[in-house]
Amino acid sequence: MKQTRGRPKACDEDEALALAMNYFWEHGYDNASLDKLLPAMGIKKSSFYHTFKSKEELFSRALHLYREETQKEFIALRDEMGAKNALIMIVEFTMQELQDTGKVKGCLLVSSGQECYNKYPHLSQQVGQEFLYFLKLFEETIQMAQTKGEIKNTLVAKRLAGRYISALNGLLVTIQAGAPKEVLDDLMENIKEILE
Amino acid sequence: MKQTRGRPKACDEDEALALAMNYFWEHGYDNASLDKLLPAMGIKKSSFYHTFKSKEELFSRALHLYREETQKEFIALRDEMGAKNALIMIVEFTMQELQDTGKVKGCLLVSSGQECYNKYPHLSQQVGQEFLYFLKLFEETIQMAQTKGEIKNTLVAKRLAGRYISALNGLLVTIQAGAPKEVLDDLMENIKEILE
DNA sequence: CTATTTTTGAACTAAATAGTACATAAAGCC
DNA sequence: GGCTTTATGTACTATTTAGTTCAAAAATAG
Repeated sequence: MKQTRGRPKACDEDEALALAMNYFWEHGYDNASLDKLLPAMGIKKSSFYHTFKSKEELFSRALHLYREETQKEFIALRDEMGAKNALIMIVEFTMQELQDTGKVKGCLLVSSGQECYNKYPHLSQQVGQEFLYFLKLFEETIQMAQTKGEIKNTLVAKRLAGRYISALNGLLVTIQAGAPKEVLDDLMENIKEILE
Repeated sequence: MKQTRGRPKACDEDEALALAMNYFWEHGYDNASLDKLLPAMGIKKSSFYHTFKSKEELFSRALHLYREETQKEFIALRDEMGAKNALIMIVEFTMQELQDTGKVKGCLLVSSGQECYNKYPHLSQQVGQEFLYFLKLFEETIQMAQTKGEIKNTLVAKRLAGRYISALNGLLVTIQAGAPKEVLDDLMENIKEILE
């Protein structure tokens, strides 16, 4: 990278953004105050406002990064273990996380969708857009699984994708509402049935 | 009611609580600042702190009231139109609300579950308790519908109740994530299939 | 070396937050 | 009527919030 004039940046913008994304993911948007967020990002306030325009702008970029990264990871998983298995793996990772840590981070888009719904129309709109990419990715994945015969259900892939993603969101919300384990185990089984 | 000594209350505690519950339902807990909440409740700050211990205590009572009221309304609906129809009606009310207002208020317990999950462990725990009452109510309702033959599915009512409530939550979250109408319509159909 | 450009550190600001203090108002009791 | 008790209105407080200001630091260009 070409070195320009002026004092060189001490902070790595991409790294700071990635750290912010993780902090938002764990704590939500409003609950991630700058006083807590900045130490987590490893930068000081002046550098922050010099690099990012505002907290809202940072969050917007974090949402975008989250979508890109998560999709990249999912595609890697799909390449590795096949379409249907990858879809099932998402559910199993979630249940494993719950068992290991007693909580789930869930999906940044889903929790942001809830948090921004009444308060930040602009962010809420962006959540909607990013969400469509997940729908498309899952549709494409289910299509692959149907073609390979991994999924027998002949319902059009788009509809199955909607059902899958909604069942996944339902599971996450039901976990966070504090439902007992037996209910959650049944929901997991139910999601797998969508993919039969 | 017996009049005690001292200046009589100008505000009706039950009414103020009901108004608070509705405001929380529409705006969430954190987003309902006292400065906005108090006018909505129709009382002044001094009366508020005299009547309710704190904002958290008020919210806790609002959660409780929400559960009681919502269940009462559901049971009335069930008495009026039968178990299965009442379960379907919840979904249709939601879709109608979306069509009429462009938004959904959703379920106070579900959104509070999300909001309190990382921030207010005590409230989060209460959400979990109240949530169990809904599970039980739906289980009982599905049991009724099975007995009457309205629901043919022989899966044990408790499991169907979990699936129903999770599908409902999935629908709400998917709405708030901004999914397109065709996806939502299919989810509605999917919920009805659970009750076949 | 000096001027210019960009980044950073520390202190500050304005607004919003939940909650308090205290005097005053309005009732019953004797 | 005066004393006690309870409710209310006004003003205040301490903390937290996102965001700004401005001088000092650190690099390059000439």
